[in-house]
Amino acid sequence: MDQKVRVRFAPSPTGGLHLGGVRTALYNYLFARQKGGDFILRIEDTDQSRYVPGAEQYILECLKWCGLTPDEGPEKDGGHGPYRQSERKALYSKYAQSLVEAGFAYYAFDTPRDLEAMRQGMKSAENPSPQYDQHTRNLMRNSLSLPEAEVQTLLENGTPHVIRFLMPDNEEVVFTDLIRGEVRFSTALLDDKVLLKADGMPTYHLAVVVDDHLMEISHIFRGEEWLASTPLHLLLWKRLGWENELPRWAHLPLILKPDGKGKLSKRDGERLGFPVYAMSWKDPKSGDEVKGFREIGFLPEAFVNMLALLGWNDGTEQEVFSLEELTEKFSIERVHKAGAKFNYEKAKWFNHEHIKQSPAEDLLPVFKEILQEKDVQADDTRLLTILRLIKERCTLLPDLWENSFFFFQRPATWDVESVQKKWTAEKRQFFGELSDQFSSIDPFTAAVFETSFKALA
RNA sequence: GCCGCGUUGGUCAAGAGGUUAAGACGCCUCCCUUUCACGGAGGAAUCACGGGUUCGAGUCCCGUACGUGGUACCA
Repeated sequence: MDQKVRVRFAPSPTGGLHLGGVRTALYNYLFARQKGGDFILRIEDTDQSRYVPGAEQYILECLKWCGLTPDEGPEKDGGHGPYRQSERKALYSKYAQSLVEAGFAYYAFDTPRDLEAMRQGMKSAENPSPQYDQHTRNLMRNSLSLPEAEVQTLLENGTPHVIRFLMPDNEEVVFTDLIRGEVRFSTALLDDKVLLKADGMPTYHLAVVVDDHLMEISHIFRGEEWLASTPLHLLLWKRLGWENELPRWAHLPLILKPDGKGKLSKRDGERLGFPVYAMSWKDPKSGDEVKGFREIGFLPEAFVNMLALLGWNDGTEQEVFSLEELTEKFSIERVHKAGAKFNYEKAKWFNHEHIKQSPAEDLLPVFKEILQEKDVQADDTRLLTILRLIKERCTLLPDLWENSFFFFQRPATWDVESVQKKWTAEKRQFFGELSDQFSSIDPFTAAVFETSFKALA
């Protein structure tokens, strides 16, 4: 029997949900849906110093807006909760302790200053970032280097300490990444990562492994920035005795800056004039607000479609997909290995296509929302007619208004249907009449009006 | 520095030894249009470099270069 597919999206509540984050959630979601599995949301808030109030709620809203509602999460218990790591704090130390007892981890009493001193002291041109590893751990204050009695005393006195993983001296760790194939690392180059922090909170490394196991996660799809720490995670799975329940890993390529180099960041959006967050995010500390794709006028289906195609395609020429189609056609093996530069023009093209393809009925609610802001009233029949005329010329949702406002400025005695009839009947003559009626409106608007009806005639 | 991952037009990309190397975005030209758009028809533009292997390499191997990630009591 194959294990049930269970995947998770595990963001840190540190700010707005960025393009890359949404795409990670999306790939997880698509895979879960396609395999009849579960999609779980887990909040990774183990770093209290980086916690941002409101971020969790924001993440949830983003997922909902995108149509990627989790099957389990802080809002919906699926029997594997709690789904916030801060609420699972008590769980982790047990596992860390068991690793110490088994000789796979040890206590370390070094202060941040000690660590800094070691790094500064050992730093050289050949080794600019010395690690806490087999070469240095005996120089530090830990339960490996200190006499047992002293360790006991330190522990009993409540001396602040962490638990570090004891990285084997020279083992080869090999695993198969679903996207990259076989990847191998030598533990000789890896360091003794902190597992449990002095405040009793686990680090990411301990928490993911414990939680993924407890939550029975079968597949881990996450950003490429985690590839290098996968050997540690794999070792942890084994040392914790879960070797027979290993998940499958797939490391997703990064989304890069359109120009220059590096990962796409919030700054790039501001600099280049496009959103990087799914929805507007207001930093509670600075009060700065950054607009998101939703507020700029993207349809969630288009946003998700665009994201899906950034690093994946189904091998055909099709580019416009609904969420349902994506669910059906997605395959993790076809995800690219290389990072992709984000292209805002192409993103807008996706939105344009989705607006064009949407039935007027689907666009009606958004349209009415926009009209309400403009304080314009009209009955649905007329609105639908207008939508059918203008939607194909709209790229962003606000264009719905830009391309229709003149309909609401015409004399009240005119209705779309009769104007249309008139136009079809006596094209030329009508236009002259139209011009007179619209003498107060700028020529461009009048012309758009004309073209629109002509398209229909 | 070290380790990992990657490299097809400006961008997203198809391609899994033999192709005129798809398609899309953007750009340019033309058509449609009494103006803007939409739409239509064309066009320019690519296999990072160097060695192999092979009758034959974008596709396989090895180097180099470049990019990118990691190297935290952050995730």
